[in-house]
Amino acid sequence: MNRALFLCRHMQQLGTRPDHYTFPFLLKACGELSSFRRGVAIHAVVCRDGFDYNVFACNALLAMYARCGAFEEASRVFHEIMNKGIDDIISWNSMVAAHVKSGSPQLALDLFVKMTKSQNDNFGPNRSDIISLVNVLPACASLRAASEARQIHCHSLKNNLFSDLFVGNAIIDVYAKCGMMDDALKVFKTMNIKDVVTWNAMVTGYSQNGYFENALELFKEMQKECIALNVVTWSAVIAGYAQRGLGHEALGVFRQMQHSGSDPNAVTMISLLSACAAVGALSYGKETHAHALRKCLMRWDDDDGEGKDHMVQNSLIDMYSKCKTFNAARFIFDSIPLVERNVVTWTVMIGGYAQHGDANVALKLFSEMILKTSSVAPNPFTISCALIACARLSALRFGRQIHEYVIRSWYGDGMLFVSNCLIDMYSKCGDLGAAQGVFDMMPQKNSVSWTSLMTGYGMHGRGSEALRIFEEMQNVGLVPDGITFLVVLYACSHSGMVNEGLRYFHSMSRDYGVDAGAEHYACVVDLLGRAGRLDEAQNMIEGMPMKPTSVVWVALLSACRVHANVELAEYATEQLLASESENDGSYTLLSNIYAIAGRWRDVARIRLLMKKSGIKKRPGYSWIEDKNGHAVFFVGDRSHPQSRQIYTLLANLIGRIKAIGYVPQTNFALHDVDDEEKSSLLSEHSEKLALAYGILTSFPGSTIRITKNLRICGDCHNAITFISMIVDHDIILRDSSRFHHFSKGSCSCGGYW
DNA sequence: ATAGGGTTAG
Repeated sequence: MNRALFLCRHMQQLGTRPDHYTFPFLLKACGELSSFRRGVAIHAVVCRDGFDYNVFACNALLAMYARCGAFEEASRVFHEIMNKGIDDIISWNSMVAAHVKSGSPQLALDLFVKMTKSQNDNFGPNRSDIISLVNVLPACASLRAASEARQIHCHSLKNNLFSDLFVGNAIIDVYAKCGMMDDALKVFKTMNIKDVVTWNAMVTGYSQNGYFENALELFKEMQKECIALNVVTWSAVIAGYAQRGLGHEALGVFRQMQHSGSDPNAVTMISLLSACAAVGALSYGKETHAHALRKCLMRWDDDDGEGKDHMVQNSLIDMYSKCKTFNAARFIFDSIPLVERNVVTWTVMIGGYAQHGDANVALKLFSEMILKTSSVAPNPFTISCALIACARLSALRFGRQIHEYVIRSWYGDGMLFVSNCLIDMYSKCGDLGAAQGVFDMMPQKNSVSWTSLMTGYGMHGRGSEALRIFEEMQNVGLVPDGITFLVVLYACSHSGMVNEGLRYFHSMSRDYGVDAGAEHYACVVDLLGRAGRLDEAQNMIEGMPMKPTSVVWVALLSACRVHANVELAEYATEQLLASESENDGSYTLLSNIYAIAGRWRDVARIRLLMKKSGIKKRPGYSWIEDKNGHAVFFVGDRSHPQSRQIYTLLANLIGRIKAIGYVPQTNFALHDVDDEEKSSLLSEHSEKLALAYGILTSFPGSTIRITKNLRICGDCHNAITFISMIVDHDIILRDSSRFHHFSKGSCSCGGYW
């Protein structure tokens, strides 16, 4: 191409001017080189020499600008052609193609309709008319314009254009994208000549409309019929498995592909990485990374554009994050220059930290994205990830700011997803009223919206309201699924609604056809256990149609702690250890149960066992939002600058509640510590410190919100109940299990925790 | 001129 332009300059130097035969070749060269600058120079020569009245030269200019991505210039040339009245079908086709490429399918379709009207049924099976259809059909596909697609299909049959392979393929694709697989199949069957594109369009159509079985069937048929599979076929099947979380199957197909002789490209790498991410297969992910580096597949050559996208890097960041390998993920993220990071680059990194890493880092990156980049704006995915981080951190203030940002933006269909995240964020930050407010304002809701709200009420111990939402949800015609029932059972459990819970449990398979999984049994065991009906809980486990999972035993064990049943706890622990799951909490729970029963020798034995096997108790900590972000407290923590005032206030409070009946329960002393020496520091538990800090730094009458990573300790629960009698604050505490609203001497949990 | 790819919620 460069050589072509060079020859032209040489020709001009020799005194020969290019004419309307030469210009199209020159402009084609510019287009293929994406050389806008040289294209503009040639445009000037075209005008100077009066060739701007020649349709060949003008069409070539239009196509050149479109290929260079200069759509405004392309449009200007098109209008000049129209004004001069020299337009032909090629001009129209080029302009339709330009609109499709510029991401304006509606303009492309409008223009096509205008063109068919001006041509007055003057169509035939010639090359230009075929290209018109093949240009406009993808526009219909991306608009999901089913009726227009059908009209174009009829038009192609009427005008004898349908026998063309390209037209047939494009029609299959448009029907598939509109979700009309029956129509696509009919077209597929009538086509006498098919190629690999025809088959691929069907396979991906089935896969993306949720009929993966059919897709695989066709894929097998392709192999049987000896159709030469290409890289698109393989990548599509790998992606199909990956999207369904079947990473190992995807990797298996990749192995087949390697033996088949077709070469993987960047798209294959992306599909493969998403498969690795779905199953957390770090070693395969690393292997894929190495393969991509070796075969230079980190960027792929797009025939247009600058080739500046980093989709492989984005996928790598996602894969490494989901495998919790943050140094690798962050290294790749940091190695992409700021201006080259697109919205997905930011989103995968933020989402990785939000869901699998340090959520604080996610929020820091989100702020950085807003402040540092003017060209990249967060999309609904980014917002959702940031909200997930806020929910995990109970970062109410940050969450509210994001909500305000959302109100100022326009997310279209993405708003449903964002609103559902807002409901979850507000519930988990302890502001149920705001969650309900978001729900009420939603113009469209799906079952996730309803279950998110129910989960919120459940977490806050407002079970009857959760059940009312459940009934309303069915009244609007939504059908409960397994997750819905899990949430219902959870809500009953945390409100002590044992009989209601059991009723729903029994009716779910009988009346709704939803089979109970092990998680549902765990929830019922929890429900019975909290209420002290331990025998029934045990019977429930014995009657399970499947092998009890570790979650079930943990539920029983927690119940044993609340009701101080040592024998059953020992049995549950035995089962738990036999299930070979990594569970640092089970030893701690058992040692606490021994402690409650005063069996100190057993406590010591468990502690020794933990030390020997290298199991460390997760340290408990609490945090609270303040002016500068949030303050974190560990047991006996004296690192805070206001530490002295905190301890003074705490001692004062404890003195005052002792006077009105508070008695420290020393058997909880072990609960929040990982260090033997500190076990006497009952009064210095992290939640008490956070509360004192909250009282110290907030106005009377305001609500204090505390979050703890583990369950609240029994003594702290008792103490805070008393403290809520003598201070002018409502106290909302979120622990790892639920919310506790302390107010005027009582807690919303009613003992169910 | 047609087919394949990465990020989000209960």
